[in-house]
Amino acid sequence: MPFYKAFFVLLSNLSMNDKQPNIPEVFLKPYDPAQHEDDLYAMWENSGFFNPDVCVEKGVATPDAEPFSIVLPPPNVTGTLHMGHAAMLAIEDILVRYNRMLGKRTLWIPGTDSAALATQSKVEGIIYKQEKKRRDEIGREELLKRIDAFAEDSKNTIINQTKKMGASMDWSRYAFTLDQPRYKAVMEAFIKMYADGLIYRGARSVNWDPAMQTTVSDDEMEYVETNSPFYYFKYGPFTIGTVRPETKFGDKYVVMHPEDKRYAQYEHGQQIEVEWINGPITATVIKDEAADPEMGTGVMTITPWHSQVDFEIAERHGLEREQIIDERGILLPIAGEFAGQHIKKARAEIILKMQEKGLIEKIDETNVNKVATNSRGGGTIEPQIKEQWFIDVNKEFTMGPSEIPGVNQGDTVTLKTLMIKSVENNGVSILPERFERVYYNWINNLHDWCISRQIWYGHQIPAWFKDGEVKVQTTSPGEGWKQDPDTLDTWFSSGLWTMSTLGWPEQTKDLKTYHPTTVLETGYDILFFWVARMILMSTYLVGQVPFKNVYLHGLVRDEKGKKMSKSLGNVIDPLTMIEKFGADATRLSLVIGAAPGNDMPLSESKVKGYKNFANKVWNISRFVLTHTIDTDTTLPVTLSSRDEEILATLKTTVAEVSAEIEKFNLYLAGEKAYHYIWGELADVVLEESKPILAGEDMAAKQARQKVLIECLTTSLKLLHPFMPYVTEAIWQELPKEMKDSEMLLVAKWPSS
RNA sequence: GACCGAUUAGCUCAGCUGGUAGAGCGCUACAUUGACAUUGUAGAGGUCACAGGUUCAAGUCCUGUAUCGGUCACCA
Repeated sequence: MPFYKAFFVLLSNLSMNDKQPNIPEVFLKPYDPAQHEDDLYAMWENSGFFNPDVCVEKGVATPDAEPFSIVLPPPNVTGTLHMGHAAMLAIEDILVRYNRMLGKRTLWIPGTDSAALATQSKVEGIIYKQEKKRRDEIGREELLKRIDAFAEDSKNTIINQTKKMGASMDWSRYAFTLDQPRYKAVMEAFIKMYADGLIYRGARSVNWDPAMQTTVSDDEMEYVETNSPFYYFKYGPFTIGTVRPETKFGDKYVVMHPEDKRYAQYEHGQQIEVEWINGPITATVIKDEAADPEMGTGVMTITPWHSQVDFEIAERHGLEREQIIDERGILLPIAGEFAGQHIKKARAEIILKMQEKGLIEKIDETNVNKVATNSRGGGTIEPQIKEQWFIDVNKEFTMGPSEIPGVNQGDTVTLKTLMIKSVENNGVSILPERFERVYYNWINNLHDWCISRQIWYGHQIPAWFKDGEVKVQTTSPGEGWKQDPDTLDTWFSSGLWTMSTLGWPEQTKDLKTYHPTTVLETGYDILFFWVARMILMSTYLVGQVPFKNVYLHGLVRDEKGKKMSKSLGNVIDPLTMIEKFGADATRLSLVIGAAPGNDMPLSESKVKGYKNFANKVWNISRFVLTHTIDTDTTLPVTLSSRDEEILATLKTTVAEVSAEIEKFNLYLAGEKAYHYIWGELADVVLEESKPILAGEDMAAKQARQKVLIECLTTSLKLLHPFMPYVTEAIWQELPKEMKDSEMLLVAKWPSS
């Protein structure tokens, strides 16, 4: 502390002590979040009130009170808290604290996610760095042990950081996507879907990551703009273009649009001899609408094994397909003299050879395309045809018992129709509404979901093979059966999250009480990954929507609206903000000015501003206490018309704040509470009360004291969901007769 | 290419179903040992992207244009 500041603190302490010997000493200094937050959290946690069962037991909620439930979007177990998490926690905690204060049986379930692919690759990376060993050399069992240890180790980091934000979650119900109850749910779901024919195994074109040796789902792909030369090759009478000459060895089909007049002379199925990379081959003409006449020359050759689109063309016409590149990115014998080379090295040599053979017409060096990469930290995606497990989203089946609006038992449905109808009929409402259209759009373009992953960390697929036979069950069918080594896509288990955290497949009391959950709050970036998958799983497995409301928050950006990134150096760390300005200020700055679905600009000065507000509330409390502490507030008083007016304004504010929270307009609710407290209570009411409190009219003074106490306690309640720490810290210092509950955490939300 | 947004004060953004523009930060002036040196009071600053239309009345509804952004698909 700078000298002059210490001087002022000393000075004010002296004068204060003289003037107000009776108010709690803690108020004599500015509010210091660091001094209170951890203790308050411990107090709350130890009280047990985060658990709705305890609230019922202790009479804070009635046994038949309306339930309110949220499951936490589980952060990665190996991650650390970032501003996105902080925003999510702030929003959810506001909803939870508000509803708890309303007396609902309020449950917020915490958990962490294994983030299978990301975690395994992280640990593999560490091991390789330290021991120069790859996963095959370590072995499945040992690697899993190491990953588990790593996850267990870092688990507490994210949990403790979550607590720092003041999140009032029921830790007794903590769930991990790979723990035993969740394992049961995953097995049950897989086996049921397989029995119903919704899960199948088949050879399909999949996104293969040669670096991490696994498939990844469509959604996990990230397209990176890359400069890739575009080559025009002579292919018999045609000119074909490609950025990937290394896949072209086996191309023996030449495809053009059936309506393309330039190629009207060629007939579908016609065979042509062409000179190609490793000598002459017989090409077959295929007419297919997938060929875009506008693109290049309008003619292409196809490589079904290494391209999704080509695979589909090959399927349509029953064409042969051949593997050119192996799982590690090495060229196979079909590449002739290039066999055994890695594709990255081979490309240049292939081009050289084709140049010598005069097969190159031209090269466009400036071409830019988007290269598919694995967003989970892997490499460039190489499509391959592989035996994988899929969820069929278009297969019709007969609906079982259903509580989904617009879907009845016995209806013929598909997973797609279930996903659409849940939202269409408002079983699930998405906020902001515009995302409903985005959601439909996505579902209408949805392909079967590839759910198998060639990694070890995750739920191993309960399928067993022997002599070409397949059995789906959790335990070995007997001698000689080998379990599928693959694991399930992490979103498969995440899709079950609302149910599995509540005990499904057991018919638990939690499941009956809290499912469907009330709200799912998450970032709009995982609407498809996760939100859609939960709707799929829940509607199909239990005939219920997983949640009634979806609240999508935006991305936290810097003050200029730029994405926070390490390379830009504009990352604001929530823990640093908590340390500097307190959790309350951090929360408020993430909520006010952040409409659902909109990105949230954040700057340090904004957080700082709300720290000032916390201190303002602190000082308001000091003022009110100073002037009321020695008064018997139980005495009856007669309110002046101005007193009545002050209370009426307070009530209006309560009504407005409540209404905005109910509508999930937290940014408006927070702002209204803020403006009332600072602009009205502090600037107007307190100021005008000074002469009354100092005056001779005892009746007027006592009436105003009572009004001020009412304003203070109600304001603390209003603000509690937004700024739980400072409000509770003040509450704890209030004399007993001023409050209706020992803890503000479970005080009754004011009526309006 | 399809879809979804955005365009309002110097900056970042609110403004719900149409009724003479709001917040925070910043800026200016003044005040201040005051509950609050983390404060208060007052103030400057906007033809609400542009062009049409509906209406007694349009940031607000409709049509179009421009610019910016996002998502998805394609990229042979």
